[in-house]
Amino acid sequence: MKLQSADWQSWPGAPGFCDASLSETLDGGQAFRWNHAGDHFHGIWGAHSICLRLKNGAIEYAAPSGVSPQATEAALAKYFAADTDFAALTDALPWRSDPILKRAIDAFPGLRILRQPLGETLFGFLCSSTKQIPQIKAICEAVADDLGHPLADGSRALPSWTRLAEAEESRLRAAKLGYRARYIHQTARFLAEHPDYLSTIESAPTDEARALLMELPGVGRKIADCTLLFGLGRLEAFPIDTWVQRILIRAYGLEGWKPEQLLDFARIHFGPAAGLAQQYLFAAARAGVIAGSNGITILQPKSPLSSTGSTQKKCP
DNA sequence: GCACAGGTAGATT
DNA sequence: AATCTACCTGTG
Repeated sequence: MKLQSADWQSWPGAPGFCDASLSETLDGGQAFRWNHAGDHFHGIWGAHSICLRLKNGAIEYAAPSGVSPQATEAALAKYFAADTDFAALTDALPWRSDPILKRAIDAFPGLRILRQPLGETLFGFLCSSTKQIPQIKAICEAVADDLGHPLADGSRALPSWTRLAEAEESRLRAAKLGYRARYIHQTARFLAEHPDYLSTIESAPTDEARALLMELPGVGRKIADCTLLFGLGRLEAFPIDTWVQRILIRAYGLEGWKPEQLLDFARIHFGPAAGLAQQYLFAAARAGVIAGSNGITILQPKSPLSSTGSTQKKCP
């Protein structure tokens, strides 16, 4: 999208961000259609194609010509879940007694959980298994280029599930999806036969919604929880991927705990916004701020539930 | 050449 | 119920 300085508009209702938290919120693995270009980010979701930047601590946006500020700001408000007070939710997390979490929160002040369109959140995470974020983004872009609806500014939206259901699996494989192509294809066919499935999920309680998601081919617990968290704002969902698993095991000392037990720990320790805590920990681990990347730093509480000690030591 | 990457499903023990 | 293993492909 071509930009001129006059295109930038302030966004009065914008949440507070710093460079780290804006970058991590947009391009840290919640969404896969944001790109950093010079001093700004460009993102696509639904039929929106919008640029954002942080200028003197405030968010500014630029939308394609012809889109009204009201429409853009309404789309942004929904996407960023502007009605959710993440500062208050963060303050209610157990960081006062959890130095690992405190370290993560301090590194990414202002981090938020996005509320993305359900269908494309599901799609993005169906592409994600054993892939790194840049590759997931490349897949999404390739699929959008091939099958997506063209937008006014020349970019392309992700295809609808209806459109995906019309595509051959081989065509999806051409977008570097690999074995994930079969999951996408089968899920697309299923959703085509059950037109109300996603909207039913949208209005179902979280446990029920998760069970419905896990009925879909290729959707296990982790992808279901990512979809619930990043697509439906279900902040209690706590996706455990390899990063978060490493953090729980190494930083929280939960060696030998089984997946179900790790989920119990997360629910009890982090509470109703456990998913937000997950995102802080995930961001911090990837940034090397806490243990998880290469085992740089660990804390040593003997008991996971009384981890008030702030002593740190280097990993061998 | 080979291990590994924001997993899942099906088989085997 | 716990533990393998195949599944694609790009990257180091």
